[in-house]
Amino acid sequence: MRLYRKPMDDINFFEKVYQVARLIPPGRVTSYGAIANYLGTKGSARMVGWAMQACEKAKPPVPAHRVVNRQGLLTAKFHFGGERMAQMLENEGVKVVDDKVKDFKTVYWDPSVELAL
DNA sequence: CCCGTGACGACAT
DNA sequence: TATGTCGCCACGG
Repeated sequence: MRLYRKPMDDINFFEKVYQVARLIPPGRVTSYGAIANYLGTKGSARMVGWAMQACEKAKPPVPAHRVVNRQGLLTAKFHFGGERMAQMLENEGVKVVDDKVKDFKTVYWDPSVELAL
């Protein structure tokens, strides 16, 4: 009995995270915890981040640059390789100051609310 | 199978 | 407000 595909190669927590992340509208950002909460895995925000780590290899690509931490801090920029992330966000209308999202609560997009599950 | 690590979050001090 | 600690779950070694 061999596994035809690894768990991470198909629908799973990672994939769910990607789906939600791709629902984030331009000019908006969300937090790892929000996604985790939406997935029902509240408290496992780390898993969301972990998924994001591999999101780059996911297809279609995931707008991980729209996902920040609870403080609105661009924790992901460190992994994007520079200011590229902030640049993309500002390109969408999201102001970034000191690696943090300006008016975070304003541009904040909560899947549990916006998607009104 | 056990241990360490990690794009986080909430709480305690 | 800032810093420290614990919890959380998945994955690699």
